[in-house]
Amino acid sequence: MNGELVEHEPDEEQMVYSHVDSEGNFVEADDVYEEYGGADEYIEINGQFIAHRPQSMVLPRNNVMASTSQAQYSQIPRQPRPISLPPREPHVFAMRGSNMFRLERQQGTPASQSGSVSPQLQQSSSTGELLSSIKTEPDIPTNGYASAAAAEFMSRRQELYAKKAPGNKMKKRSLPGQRKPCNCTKSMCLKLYCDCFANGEFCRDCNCKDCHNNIQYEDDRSRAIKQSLERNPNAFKPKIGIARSGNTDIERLHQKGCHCKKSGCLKNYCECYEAKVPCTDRCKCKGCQNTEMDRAGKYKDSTLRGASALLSLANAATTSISDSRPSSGLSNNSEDTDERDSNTEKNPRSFPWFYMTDEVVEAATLCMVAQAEEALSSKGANRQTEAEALEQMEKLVIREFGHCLDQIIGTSSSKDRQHLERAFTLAQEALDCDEVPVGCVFVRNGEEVGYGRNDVNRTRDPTAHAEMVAIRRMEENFEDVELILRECVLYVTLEPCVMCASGLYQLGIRKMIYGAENARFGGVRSVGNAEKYKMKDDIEIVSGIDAERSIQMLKAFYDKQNPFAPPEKRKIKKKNLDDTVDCVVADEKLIAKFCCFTPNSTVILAPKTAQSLSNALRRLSTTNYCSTTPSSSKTTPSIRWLSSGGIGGRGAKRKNRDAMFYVVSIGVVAIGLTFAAIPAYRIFCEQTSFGGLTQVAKDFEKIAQMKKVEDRLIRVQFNSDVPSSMRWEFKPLQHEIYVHPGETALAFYTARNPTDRPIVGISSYNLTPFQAAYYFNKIQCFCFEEQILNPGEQVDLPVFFFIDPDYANDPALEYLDNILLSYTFFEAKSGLQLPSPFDPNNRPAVDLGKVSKTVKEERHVQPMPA
DNA sequence: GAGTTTGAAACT
DNA sequence: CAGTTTCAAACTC
Repeated sequence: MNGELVEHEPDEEQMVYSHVDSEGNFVEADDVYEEYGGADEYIEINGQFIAHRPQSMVLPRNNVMASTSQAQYSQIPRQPRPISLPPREPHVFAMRGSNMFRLERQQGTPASQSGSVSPQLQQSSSTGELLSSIKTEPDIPTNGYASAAAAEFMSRRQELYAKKAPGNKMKKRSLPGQRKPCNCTKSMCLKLYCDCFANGEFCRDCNCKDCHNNIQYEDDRSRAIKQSLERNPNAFKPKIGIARSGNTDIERLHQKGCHCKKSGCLKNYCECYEAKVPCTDRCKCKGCQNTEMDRAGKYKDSTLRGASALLSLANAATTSISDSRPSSGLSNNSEDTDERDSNTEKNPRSFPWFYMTDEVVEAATLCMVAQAEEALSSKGANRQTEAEALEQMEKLVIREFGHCLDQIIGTSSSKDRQHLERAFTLAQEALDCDEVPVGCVFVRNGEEVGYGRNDVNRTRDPTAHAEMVAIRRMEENFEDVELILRECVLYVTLEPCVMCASGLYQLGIRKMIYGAENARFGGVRSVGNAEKYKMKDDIEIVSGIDAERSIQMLKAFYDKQNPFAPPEKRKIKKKNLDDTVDCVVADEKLIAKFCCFTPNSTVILAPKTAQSLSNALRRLSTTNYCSTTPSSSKTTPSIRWLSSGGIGGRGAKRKNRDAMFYVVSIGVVAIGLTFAAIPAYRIFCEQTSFGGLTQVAKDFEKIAQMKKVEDRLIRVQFNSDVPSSMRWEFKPLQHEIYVHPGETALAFYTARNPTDRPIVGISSYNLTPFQAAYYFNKIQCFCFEEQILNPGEQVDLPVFFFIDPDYANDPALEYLDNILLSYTFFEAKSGLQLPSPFDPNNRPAVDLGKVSKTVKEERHVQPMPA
């Protein structure tokens, strides 16, 4: 049994730290769950309803990402509907410490096609034995369930719900655990009357008429959402929230309260009753009989309630089997010291995770039932009293529970450990090759089907990340990679970046287990998540496994410095320069990159200018006036120009030199200004947002800490354009996004090159109104660099942005809640030389209106490259 | 399945 | 905020 379990206090350990809020605090999983939609299935145990989570615990961990696009509205909380039957689909359960949660629907349903045991379990001898012991009727088809009885039960349920009413058009009904179809007739499913709409979902398989709650009516839906939010900003928040009673008990209560008049709050008309929560003083109901006292009376005989029951069971199980403790799950360190244990306990994020499919849960349950039956049957033989027999039975059941958990935990962790170790080996290989150390493996049914490590530097391919390399390798080996990926688990040492994560979501990866989080570029949780990519089907995500090891590898890489890293972009500070220095010509790269002014009026010039200046000075100067000194840079010498004392010399000859010197200086400054003009203008525009240029966000710490302004919701619309000469198809993937100031958002454009030649595109952008551009910050954008598209290639181009919280404080923007972001893609042509305006052949004729055809034809214009 | 009851949402 | 209307779910037969 796992060590952590033994030491848990049931009442204190009801919380699972699975989320970090905007202030960096851990938030209880239940809190988070309610915040993001609440459970929509509940299991009743002794009158207490335990959330049975059909959705993933894959929740946005970092409030850095929390925008509210249309797609995300579809993820907005749903009203809980208590359903007492277990779901049909197999699910993955996760255990963290003493808490057990269902994580999410496992894609691909019954894992086993041939018998009662999932392939994962078949590989486990111990669990296999466990299952074989309960497989009592091997000849009866079990359809993937652990027992024939379970299969039969499920089958009957299906029949029951699929029963068609004779002579009538069958109305679509929901299976327990599934979303309920709506029956709206008049609201077009665009009002909160419609449950689908209220739950933030599209209507699917509903009985509604003239439904507009679907992708075809995206605009209408978007308007309706906005309208609902204007009316009530909490319209899409869950009605049933969490309140604490004392230190331990967690209760769900209706936030707004009901207003029932006739039902006595004892029918499902009452929202409180329907949600199985007592009415509170927030309710305005009349003749209410749904008070806490009423409910307590109903369940007065219960000794164990709710989550406490489960936790007590789990803890009892741990204490009954205290002698077998596997090493801490996925931990790399086999020597688990006491100190480590105590730390682990203090930091719930470091708890190991374990996984159970529905089949395993079912099997474990049946094992416990078998134990109970055995205990009862032995009652007579041992001549026990009723109480003694029950006590004995309880002990045996609990012990069996512990055994089951022990076997499951031991098995799943060692497998995961093995695959992750392989990923780290690949990462080490990358590190040895001077690549960013990231490695990954794709595992299907316990077998490695793909592997990869970062190969960016060698291939000069910025997309050659470990995951992409692995997928490309898989494409060579398998015909239908997408099909395989849907059944794959990815083990990777570092959180996949936005690109890889987005791709993996698109390809339908089933599960990801990764080491360190990638706070700046991580596309799984750090800066992106499934919702952001408009992915409705959650995938299972486990992070922070061997994070420290992953980080150490990255540190090792950056410590030895990346030989392929681009040139230093930071401005070089003047060091040890004489006060008398007027002008410094620095190295070429710096000049090329930063043609701008430094605080002391030091002019940094373009390389050719610098060379000219250097030559001129050589011609002019004597050793008294100019000297060359070795630069701090090893590659390019800089020239130090001494002015003090040397200039303003002695005699006519020196005066002439001075005059020439000043003339040259003015010329140099003028040329410098010319070179500096374009970047300076750009810097000016960026700083002032003149012309709608937006800001580029670089202070990631500030972004992580900024707080969103709840009472302002800004509509950001997206526009795209391509000139007629550019043959790309370029458009935004969403027309608009609603975002609060201080909240990050991710939008996508899509570009396709339908031609049969590669085209390099470069985009320009513009934001209107200009005043808003000052507050519009791009964290990452495809416009930052050129994009190349091969023939027929299509890519999604991300824009990751946020609106500065100060937007809400700007009086000029008080009534401005609409922003339009426009992009235009131009074709970038290397080697293209624009016609020189100084070439007499290119000068227009005097009368512009009467330019002769011959003159036009004779103009010397460089042909455009094909 | 048709009709009725109910209370939340929407509207005035 | 209160009263009325609209709406879809819950309920009854």
